[in-house]
Amino acid sequence: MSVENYLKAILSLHEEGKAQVSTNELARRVEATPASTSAMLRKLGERGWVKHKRYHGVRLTESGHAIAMNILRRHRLWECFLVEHLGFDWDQVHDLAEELEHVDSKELANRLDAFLGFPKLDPHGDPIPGPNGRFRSVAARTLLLDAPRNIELVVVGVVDGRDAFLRHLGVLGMSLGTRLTVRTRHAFDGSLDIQFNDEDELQLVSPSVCGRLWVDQNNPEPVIVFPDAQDIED
Amino acid sequence: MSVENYLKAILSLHEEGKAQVSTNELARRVEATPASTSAMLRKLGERGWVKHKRYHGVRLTESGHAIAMNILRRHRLWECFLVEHLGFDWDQVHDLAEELEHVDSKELANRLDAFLGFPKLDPHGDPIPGPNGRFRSVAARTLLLDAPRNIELVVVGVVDGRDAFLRHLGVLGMSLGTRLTVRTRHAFDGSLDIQFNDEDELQLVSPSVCGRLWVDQNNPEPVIVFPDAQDIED
DNA sequence: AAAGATTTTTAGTCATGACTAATAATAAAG
DNA sequence: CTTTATTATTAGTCATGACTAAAAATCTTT
Repeated sequence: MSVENYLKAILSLHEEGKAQVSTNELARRVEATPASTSAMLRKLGERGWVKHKRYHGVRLTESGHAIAMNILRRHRLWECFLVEHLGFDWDQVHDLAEELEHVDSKELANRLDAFLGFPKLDPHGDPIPGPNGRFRSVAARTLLLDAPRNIELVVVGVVDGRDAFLRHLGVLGMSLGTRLTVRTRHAFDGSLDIQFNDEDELQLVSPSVCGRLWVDQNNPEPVIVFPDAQDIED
Repeated sequence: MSVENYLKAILSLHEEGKAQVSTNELARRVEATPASTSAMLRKLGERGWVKHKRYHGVRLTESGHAIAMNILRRHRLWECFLVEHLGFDWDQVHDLAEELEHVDSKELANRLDAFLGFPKLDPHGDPIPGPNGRFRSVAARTLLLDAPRNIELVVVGVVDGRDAFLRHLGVLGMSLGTRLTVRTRHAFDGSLDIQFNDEDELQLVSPSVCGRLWVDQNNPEPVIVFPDAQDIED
């Protein structure tokens, strides 16, 4: 169970764009000391769920990724259930889902999924992995304003072709084909924190711009690829 | 979490009529060795959840009983959900409910309860404790055939007043006012294992008899009373 | 009431997963 | 290029909850 929490945390850091996860950052995420985290990483490595080169961070292997995606799937399905059927607010459900997700049953997840009508997004707008451990393809061509978080998107069109808008896009460094990922959605004004390509810095984009851009899912496969290198070297 | 399992097991043994639970029997129930069980009983005693006199068995205190009833409540609510909404068979849900029950949230249990329509019985016919930790009063005057298990009932009437039937009741040792508890329901023919008063032996009663007897819940309070004796003595 | 059988408890280990304190490796700065 | 700061790892503990083997208490027989 603790193992699952670590795998899930590593996945979420991968999803935030970090291909290599540092011990300290992971420790912060799971709310443990770096020492505990270090010990856990050794174990995860031994079990083949992460590649861990000492002092150089960690990365999920394919099998570790599959496990983590499964937990994420269960987490987000439960969040849907709690909000849609039990009437919780979307900001109350995280901790409960955190516990429910550890009930490990494919059958349960699949039936819950069906019961919920195979949702693609959870109440926070995060995509829900399907039974195969991959994110479901999102409807083609959504407005950037309505797009899910943490999925790589590509700009495929503009609603408003006026020169002024297109020039403004140029200033933002965007054009057709620009790859980007929604990281944060600011509820009060609808503006978004956007990550471009694989840059690290986030950029705030106004809702008026987001409402005029068509985007599509760039890649239905997990963003992180696993060259599955050699064994752990020291 | 392991603690919860022990408390729940002690409760279920109490419900089966054992006012005092032996270490061996408890060990069998939780699938642990008597040694492990002994250690756990010491801890449960220290925390005030059981009265444990060495070599003389164990009994829930009021606070322990409340905790166990809460777990039982969550267990049975989840079983309802799994069967009624996710389409599981009633004989598949126990193990899943066993895990879900440990998600400890009053709010969650209450909302689930409401979502299910405040059911009185779980899919196995066992009564579901309400938010106050007591079994809900069962509808007055049900046929014994339809009565819930593990609740003390009292015979309040007969459907068929013919001499032959009344004589047969006499042979079985039953009459108006007889206190009894349904322990097992045999699905294939509808016959019941009945425990009379506080006798230990079960008696098989045919469905034709059960279908002609009106029963009512004898006592809405928990069956086991806690004189809450002195501290643990050696 | 003593002998043997049964039940229960203690003693001693082990695995998991957390922690602190101390050490080692890498990265940054002078 | 060496010192310092940061980051990561090891070493040593602790709590939980399981186990086996051995000892103690209770129950059953005779």
